[in-house]
Amino acid sequence: MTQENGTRKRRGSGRATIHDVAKVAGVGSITVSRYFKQPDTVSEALRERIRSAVSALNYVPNLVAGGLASTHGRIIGMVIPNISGPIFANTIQSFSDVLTAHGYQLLLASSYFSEAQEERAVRTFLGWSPAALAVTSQYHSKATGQLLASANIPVVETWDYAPRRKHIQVGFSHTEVGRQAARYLLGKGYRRIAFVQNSVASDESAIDRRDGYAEVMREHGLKPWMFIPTAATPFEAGKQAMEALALRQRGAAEAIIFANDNLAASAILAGQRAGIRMPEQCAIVGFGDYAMSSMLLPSLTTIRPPAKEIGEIAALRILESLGETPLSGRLQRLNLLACELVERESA
Amino acid sequence: MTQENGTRKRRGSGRATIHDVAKVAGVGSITVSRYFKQPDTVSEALRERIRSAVSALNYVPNLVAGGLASTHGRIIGMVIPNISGPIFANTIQSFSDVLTAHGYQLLLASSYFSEAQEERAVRTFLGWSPAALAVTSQYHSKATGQLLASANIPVVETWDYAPRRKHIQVGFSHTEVGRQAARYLLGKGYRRIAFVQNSVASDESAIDRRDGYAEVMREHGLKPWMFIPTAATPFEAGKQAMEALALRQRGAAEAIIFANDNLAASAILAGQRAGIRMPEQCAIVGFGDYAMSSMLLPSLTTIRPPAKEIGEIAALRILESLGETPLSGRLQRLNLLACELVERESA
DNA sequence: TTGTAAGCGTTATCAG
DNA sequence: CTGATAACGCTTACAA
Repeated sequence: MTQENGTRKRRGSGRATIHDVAKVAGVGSITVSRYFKQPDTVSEALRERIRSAVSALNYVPNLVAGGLASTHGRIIGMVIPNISGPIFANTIQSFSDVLTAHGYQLLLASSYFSEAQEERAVRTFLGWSPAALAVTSQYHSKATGQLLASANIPVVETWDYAPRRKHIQVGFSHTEVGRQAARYLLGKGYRRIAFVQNSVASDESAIDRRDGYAEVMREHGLKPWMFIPTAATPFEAGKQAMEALALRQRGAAEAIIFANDNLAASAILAGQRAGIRMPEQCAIVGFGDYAMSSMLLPSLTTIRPPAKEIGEIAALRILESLGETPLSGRLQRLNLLACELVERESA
Repeated sequence: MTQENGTRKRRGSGRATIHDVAKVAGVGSITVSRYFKQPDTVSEALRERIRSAVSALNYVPNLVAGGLASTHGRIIGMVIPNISGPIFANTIQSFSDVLTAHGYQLLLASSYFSEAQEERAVRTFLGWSPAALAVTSQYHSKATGQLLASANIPVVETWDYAPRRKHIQVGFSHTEVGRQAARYLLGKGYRRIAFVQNSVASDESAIDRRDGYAEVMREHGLKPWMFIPTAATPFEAGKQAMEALALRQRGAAEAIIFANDNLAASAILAGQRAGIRMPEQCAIVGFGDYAMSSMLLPSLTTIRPPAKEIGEIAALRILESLGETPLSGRLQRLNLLACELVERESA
């Protein structure tokens, strides 16, 4: 590679380095480094010279080199079941926004509720010497657990909250969500209440919700009634559940709790088509409060997870662990958040 | 820092390095490097020894160091207006999935349709020596343009397609989308057709859609009728547009094209509440085909952008530019994609 | 307040 | 097929 000055370089990106800036500014390169990291420790005179050199050369600090030298880069990895689902995007967004404001960058990967994929993602992230890691839920493969434990960096588990975990947790109790839904329906007088599980079997958190439901049912002397759809898509699965539970001749469900709003929404559409009056004939409760949920007919009563808050607080907790002083003043907030039951027409 | 073997190290992460592996395996470190990069060039005997050393030490290659040494890391940055919106998530997801399958990692930042934020994100990304960069739309600040031009790496502009751009483009013509909607409604016999702009004024692509609409209207000797909501939220804006355009006593709109499905959906809800029969009294066309759109009453006729394909093809184009051999066989696909008009009940 | 020297953990280069 | 050596661009440690 031939450079502008005519010399040859064997390697290098061709971009201006901190040394180039230092040379132009007539200072040592470490002073340029300080100019960026701790401007206060550099005299105003030098600062000015460095400033102009930086803009003359259009210098962009090489964060890779910086990360290597300091052994802790400003990258934070996040593994999330999926990006495009309506649930997690808000968490990613707020997580990323808070981190970006503090000069950290988000490295993202999705697991699709697969422990193997999660493990692969965590392993790769670790190769980037991240400053911290965020994962979803408390359920990981054994290897992932070891990886996280030996990483020696802050780890946050989001979207869940369980006692006695060694990592920081920011989320809520899925079991409690299941209880909440069941209690709500029982309070309304329903007794024949069914629970429809997620068509994605490896969604462990959905199983926790189911368990909370079952617990409350038993407390009330009622038998839990679980339905596991066999259909592949949530859309088909919701319809299937509706046909099996609400459209039967005898002993139809008076109320159904769905593992998520996707299932509930397709159930409402199926019910509508079949002429079922909701909630009179069959009440419906979902989980997630997706954007569509308020627009259905009947609008969907559902439990709203604090998705945005989770991302925000998770980021703040990480920043604290990293010794940063977060800009936002919301530090008092707890890590265990509550879900709000949004009462609409369907139940 | 005191290490396990009792020696002291001044720096370092404490994790096993390639040298540790080499020592345990009894080979040179460069051979370990080759074991990972080009296994074929290492003899089976050494491969076996390295393999066991790697697992014994639980070695994870340090990608930061690798990126520095090779001057092109395996990171790819993407700037997208927002993560949590229903539109872009699918693009991010498929983009990330393809890249991950090829050993690249996605670094994500959102611009919120702000050129300043986009510029900041691009600048930071460049500091990570990314292998490539993806941005949204053809509209950038001047500085961003220079940054991208001088980056010397593949740059993809997504979600747009315009002639004579220097970067790779993967997307569709927003102007054509505007034309498509207008022609569809004109073909149905509507004449008093209005266009409702995005409440986010800096959404340049939405302005292109409007221009396409206006162009077709003029071709048909009709006067374009633009409405700019003043309300801050899309929900309010859609309602406001409906009141201004469809609920007026005289000269109400026969059909309305909305800049996106969020606006259209809230318009449908407002219309429903006001007792407007859609499409008889007023037809509605959206853009985006969000998940909710098929569930509205009436279900929303809208134009579906190929979000997932955009991410996928953008990733494939980048891999090609990088000299990788993409796993998927979809290389024949064009970069200029079509949007499908999804005909439902509202128009 | 500023500078010098020595890494950080990997890969490109060149030599065997 | 294997290895020694010198970068990559920055920051830590120490010195002035």
